Amino acid sequence: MNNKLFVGGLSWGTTDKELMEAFSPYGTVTEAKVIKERDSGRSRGFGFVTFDTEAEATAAAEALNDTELDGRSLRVDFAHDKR
DNA sequence: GTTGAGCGTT
Repeated sequence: MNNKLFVGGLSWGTTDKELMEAFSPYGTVTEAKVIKERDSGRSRGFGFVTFDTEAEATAAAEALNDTELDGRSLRVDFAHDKR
């Protein structure tokens, strides 16, 4: 499953809904979430977006990578199984 | 009330 996308460079106020709104038009988003502090709930500034297919994920990554969202430079790439 | 490369939780 290579449809997981790592999304970084998000603003502190950006949420999972914003990611969904930004990645939905590029394909079917099965999972869109912004990672936040588990203890305080503050945004970590990055998130994960999973598409229905790898082709959609690639298209979205190439489309939104190095672009701008919420006033911040977006950094989209394929997610790893943990670094 | 802060920060700015990275890779999550159920």
